[in-house]
Amino acid sequence: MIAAYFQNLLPFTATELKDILAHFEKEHIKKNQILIREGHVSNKLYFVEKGIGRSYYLKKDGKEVTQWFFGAGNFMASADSFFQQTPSFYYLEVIEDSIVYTITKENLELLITKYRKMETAIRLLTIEILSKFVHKLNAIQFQTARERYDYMLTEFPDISYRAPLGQIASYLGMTQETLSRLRRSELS
Amino acid sequence: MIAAYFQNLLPFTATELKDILAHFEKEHIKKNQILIREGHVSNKLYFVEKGIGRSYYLKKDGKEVTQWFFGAGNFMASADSFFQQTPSFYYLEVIEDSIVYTITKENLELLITKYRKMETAIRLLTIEILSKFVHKLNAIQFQTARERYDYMLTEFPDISYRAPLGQIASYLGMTQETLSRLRRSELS
DNA sequence: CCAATCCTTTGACCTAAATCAAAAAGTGAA
DNA sequence: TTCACTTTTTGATTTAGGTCAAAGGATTGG
Repeated sequence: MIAAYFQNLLPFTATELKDILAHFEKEHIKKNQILIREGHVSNKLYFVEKGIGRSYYLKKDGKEVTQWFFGAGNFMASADSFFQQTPSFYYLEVIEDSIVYTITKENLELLITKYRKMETAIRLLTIEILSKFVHKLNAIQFQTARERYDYMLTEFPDISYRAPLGQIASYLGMTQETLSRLRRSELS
Repeated sequence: MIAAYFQNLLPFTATELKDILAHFEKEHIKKNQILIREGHVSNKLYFVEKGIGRSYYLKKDGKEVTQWFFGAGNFMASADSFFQQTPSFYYLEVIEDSIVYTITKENLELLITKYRKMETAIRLLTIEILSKFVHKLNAIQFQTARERYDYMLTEFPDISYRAPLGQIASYLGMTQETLSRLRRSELS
């Protein structure tokens, strides 16, 4: 799955791919395990093979706000912390028992130095992440609660029914009560 | 100014910088001139030397929604359109008489092929843009109108007083009436 | 299998900000 | 300088969605 992801970004040879994948480690992670905490510098990039990850932060009043969901087949990271090596603004956790592939910053740098194509791949990856964020920003701004939920359903159809309602609500910038009422009216 | 920007991303030599800058063209652009229209594939990356640019899109009801402001000293683009060569979702225009440096996609690719460092620089640039977007998303989501305006004042102190109120309001996801009232209460 | 905890739903009420409307202030071209 | 047009302000009213409170449901570990 991760091999396909790279192939889709750029045509790597089988040998290159094999070497690249050798720098990743497979990990089984239990539900609710936290991968990165706020204030820490993230040293790992994750690829979700199975399960769901999410990033969130705490508001001053202690409430969690989901910033992003990472479904199977996607890279997951506290992007600015990992790539810029700055303290993370977010927590990263998995919300289901998951299987991920991880690579350390050092190993990624090694690969980038070794393969020019790898640098290009990472560049394309960050652009892809960027355009997803932009898409969310547009979907959230100026839209009604109902339209924001529709965006969720099209962008994350599976996660919409597997993540707890409160986490989805905060991702969409609404209260869980509002989302609950929306869902009820959905089935009419 | 553009040279300083690159130097700040990565240490280029004077010769490299000179060659890189030779691939840019200086342009004077009149207020309200549109640089890219919705649906077109953007072929140029801009660096704002003087003036202000902004990106916006039209809602179904025809109202403009400002997506981003680009102050002097920043790169400006319809990022996903330029980097992924897809139809732009946005319009790009300048809201003051401006001076910009432009580079075509082809010339940028040339530079990237020629200088490994250039690819790294562009990678760092996209990460920087990404983290600014993430920052806005957090500032907008779950914040009151007043807090969103405070974000505007810290993120774009100069633009806050040079862009028309309606453009700022839509950037922040509120109506112009609300922003006008906020400003009034500001000066107390 | 049951208690304890967590998650979701429902109801009543309230408030921030939207909408609608119109006046006032600014800007620019002839 | 004036007229037409755009932008901003102000006021009155409405409403989507938030807050508060409590009751149902669903999980989980002992």
